[in-house]
Amino acid sequence: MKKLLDLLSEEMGQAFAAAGYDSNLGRVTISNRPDLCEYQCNGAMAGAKQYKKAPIMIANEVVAQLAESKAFKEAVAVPPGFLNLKLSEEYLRQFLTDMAKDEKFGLEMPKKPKKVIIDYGGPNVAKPLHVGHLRSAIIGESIKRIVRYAGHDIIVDIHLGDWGLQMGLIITELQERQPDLVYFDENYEVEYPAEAPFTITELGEIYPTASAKSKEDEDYKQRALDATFKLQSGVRGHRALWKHIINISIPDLKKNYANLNVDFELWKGESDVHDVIPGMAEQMKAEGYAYVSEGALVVDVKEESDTKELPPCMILKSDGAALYTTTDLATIMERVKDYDPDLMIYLTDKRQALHFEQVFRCARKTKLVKPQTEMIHIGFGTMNGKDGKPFKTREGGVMRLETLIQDINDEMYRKITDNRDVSEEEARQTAGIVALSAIKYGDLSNQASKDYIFDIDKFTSFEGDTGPYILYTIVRIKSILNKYKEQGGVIAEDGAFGLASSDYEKTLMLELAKFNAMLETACEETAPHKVCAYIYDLANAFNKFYHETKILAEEDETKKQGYIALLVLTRDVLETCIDLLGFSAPERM
RNA sequence: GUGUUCGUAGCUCAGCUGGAUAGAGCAACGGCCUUCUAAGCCGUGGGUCGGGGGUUCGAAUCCCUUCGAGCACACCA
Repeated sequence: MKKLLDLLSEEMGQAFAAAGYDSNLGRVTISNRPDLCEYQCNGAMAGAKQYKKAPIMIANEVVAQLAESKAFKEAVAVPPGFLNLKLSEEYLRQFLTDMAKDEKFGLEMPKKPKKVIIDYGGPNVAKPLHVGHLRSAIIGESIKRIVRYAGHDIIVDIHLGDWGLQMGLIITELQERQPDLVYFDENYEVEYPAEAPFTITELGEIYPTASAKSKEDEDYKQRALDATFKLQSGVRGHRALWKHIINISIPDLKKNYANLNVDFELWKGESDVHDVIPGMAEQMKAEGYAYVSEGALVVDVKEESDTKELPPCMILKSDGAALYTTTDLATIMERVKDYDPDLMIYLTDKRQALHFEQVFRCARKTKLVKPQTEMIHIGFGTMNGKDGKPFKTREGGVMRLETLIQDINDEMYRKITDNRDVSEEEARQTAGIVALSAIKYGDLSNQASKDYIFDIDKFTSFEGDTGPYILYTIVRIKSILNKYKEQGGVIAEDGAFGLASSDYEKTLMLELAKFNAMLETACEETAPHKVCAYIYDLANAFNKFYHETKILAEEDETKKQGYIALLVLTRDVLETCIDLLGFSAPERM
């Protein structure tokens, strides 16, 4: 189904053509002066120079051609040459009727769906999730849902950090604490114990300790590097310990992500490409892309047109070990082999922008990917505290994600039980749903690339432009529809939309009609915040309409049916959108 | 130093493929609940869109310049 603005632009283009002007001038946009009109076209001014004519004259000639228009009930030329337009109520009614019948509310499916791989989450095993992981999970999950809804074939890989120095650090710290473990006994030849010599809680504390020590103690760091090397070269005891770390961590990660309503198809990690790295490096060398520089194997990724210095892409360190870059390249190679994607999306902190530029260029240069394969990096900003500095707990430490979510849940629970009389169970459940909407909407409504202030007070107070406001609107609609059914009303399959009879009603209808265009843009630009902005406008339009209109008390049955159809569509669009953002609405709140 | 992102109301942010009077939310102040959920609605005050120059009939938006802030710049991830 075509977008409303395209339909209107076509009609306007025909009017321009009929008046003897270029039809491309007929581009119709949403009015920025809603007090004057609903839509506008500035083509007369744009064409003034080309036709050496006063814009107002062109505008007048175009207006004359629109006399018979079905789409516009009003078209006026205003100096210096604006075309101010109002949509016909009948045209709008028809548009919404078609939209409501369509499974995707008028969103056109791509002729050739893309195969997309998205890489987000990226948690490290053995490190508890902290607030820094929140954005990746929230934004990534939403982009996945949006791209999938738009009709593309998308696969998600969590891309675990389960290899490299961090694992060496953990093993080193374990050895420090429990030097007598059989895993460190080189003469131990029988099978290792099935039970891990640590718990998830200990694990969560071991890494920060080890990391801190390695920064102060050169000898300790050396041992960690050594342990990393042993792990990567396949020393039995180290591998066995590593396996324990993975086995303990993954269920914990799954649980935490499930709480956020986030899930992944693939749980691959950096370790999965370990075996293909030597071959990849050899090939890059053999094909003449990679050479040894200062002892390390590198690939130049500078280009003629560069205005900046771009360091070469390092494939192997001088000690022969792999790096972050190496695993990312090998992962690209494997993904191409396994899935042959058209597009690969990476979602990480924006500080990694240079890294991905190097990786992408290197992958292209060494022909790991086909020339037409797209690779994009979406870098998101830092989550800062109210002081504008990276978010910390009151004590100054890194806040665990679980703690943060629990705090917000508790605050929501307190508010819910303050306001209404509800059962403990329902209150807890609702609190969870509302809290998630607060966290996710709070994040997604900001542009991903910008840093944003994570203000707990703001998020738990849910007035204004917040997730709970959106949920509240949905709950209101559901409540009215339920009452309607209780009164014996039947909600028709194909809603019988009416002609807008008030400004509030028309504004709501116009807002609904924007859905397909909005979603197309949000998908193209991988911009969940556009969905947020849209549902905020839609919820606003609905609440205004609600306050001005007695819905169930309406005596004119046809009119009432029209209202009901409008409510149903508003609810469906809102619920579809919040699902794309990764949260849901309760029945009551 | 090089590159990069950004600077819009007291605070947090939209708007940026150029259009008319720059918008929200929070905070402040004032209204609206015997009537479909007041987590809502209506209203008031609040701005040299960092500064300067340019392109244009028209600039928060494009270009140049300048000031300020964040971030990144081969053997961490």
